[in-house]
Amino acid sequence: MTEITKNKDITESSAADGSVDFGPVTERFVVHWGEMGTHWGVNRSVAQIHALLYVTGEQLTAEQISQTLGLARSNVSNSLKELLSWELIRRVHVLGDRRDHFEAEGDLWEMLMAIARGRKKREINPTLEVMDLCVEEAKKDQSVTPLAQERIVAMRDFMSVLDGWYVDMSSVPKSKIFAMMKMGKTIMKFVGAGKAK
Amino acid sequence: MTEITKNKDITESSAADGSVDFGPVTERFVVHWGEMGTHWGVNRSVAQIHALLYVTGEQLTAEQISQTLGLARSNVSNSLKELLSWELIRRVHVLGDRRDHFEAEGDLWEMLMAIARGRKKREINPTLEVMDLCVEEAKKDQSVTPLAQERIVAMRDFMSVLDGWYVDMSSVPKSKIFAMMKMGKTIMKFVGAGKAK
DNA sequence: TTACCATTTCTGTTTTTACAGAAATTTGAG
DNA sequence: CTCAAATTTCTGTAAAAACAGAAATGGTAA
Repeated sequence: MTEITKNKDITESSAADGSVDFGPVTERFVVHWGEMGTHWGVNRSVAQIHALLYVTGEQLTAEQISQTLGLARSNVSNSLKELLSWELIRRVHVLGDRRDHFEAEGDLWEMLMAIARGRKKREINPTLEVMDLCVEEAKKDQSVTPLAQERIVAMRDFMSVLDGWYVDMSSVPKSKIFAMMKMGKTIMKFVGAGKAK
Repeated sequence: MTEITKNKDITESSAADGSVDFGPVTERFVVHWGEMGTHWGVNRSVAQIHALLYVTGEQLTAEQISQTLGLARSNVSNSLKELLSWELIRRVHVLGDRRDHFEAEGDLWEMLMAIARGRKKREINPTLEVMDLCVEEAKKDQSVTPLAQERIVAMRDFMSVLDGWYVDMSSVPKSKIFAMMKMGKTIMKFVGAGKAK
């Protein structure tokens, strides 16, 4: 038990124990990413591991990750499972090594889309179902005031529109999306529609 | 785990204690919204209070909210402060009543924009700063591998593009945004750019 | 100015979540 | 098939967040 209490000093060059090269810059990146995670409902370990795999671009074993970030091996195992389920990392095999290695998706657009897919599946779709159900029930239930009913319907419809837009856009190739974004509001010249409100 | 063990039974009509009309539909809406909050880094009380104010559309006092949702008065006070800081609710005054009343932003687009503004200010902007700093340091630091350097730069640039796009779009009127979304991928006909990948 | 009602701030408790370490299981080389 | 390495699952603990109730502050009306 020679380890320091937490997150042991990771600002060191790679050592014989299998931990990974880790300068102050990389550390800052990883730590900040972990911090961000907590503000978006992602736990710190998961976010840090993802950041480490992304920023190094290397194929690491669970053990290496555990050593590098100072996390328990079991914690790393569960976090990797989580990241795999989001399709944010891949399992890869290295010739002559029995252990699993992991690498992060390197394309940031793919990464963003993976997150969007995951959020939609886990949270948006179930919420849409609940909204539909609420709309259904609200019609029958006399105790729901007209205003409340109106607002529930508005929420359901609003979410449907956003969701539909996402579904449409998710099949458009990255390059076109970027081209559109670079255009900024110029793209709005092409939509005839309304003026204000 | 049948849940609903807490939050005392709120499926009752308004009572003399000042709590608010609250049918099973409204309850479901509020409870689900609270649950969603926890998955997005928003605490349950805050999300529930926001949902209650939105769905009823009424102007409620802190006391009423406290009674209706079964939360401590102090908790409600802090949660309202949080919601005010996000500009998701407003303080309003009712003639002849000394107490503060609160109402939610009813326009869902405005609500979404308020959330976007808040997230940008609290999380995106600081993250962009850290990314810039990392890019800066990475150039000087020899221990940062070329690949790591490349990835840090890519992340910074990617976030800048998304952020810039948001800034552009945030000044476009709601109706135009909706018109564009309704067009779906048809809008992409207008961008010349690339083919794939 | 006083007295009271409303609100906020503070402090301690409860609940939840994250995490470590041990035990169990799986996997694959020989 | 056997054994050991690797991984996952399980269980208890530690850390963090949410929350309640009490105390303090602020603000308004008489």
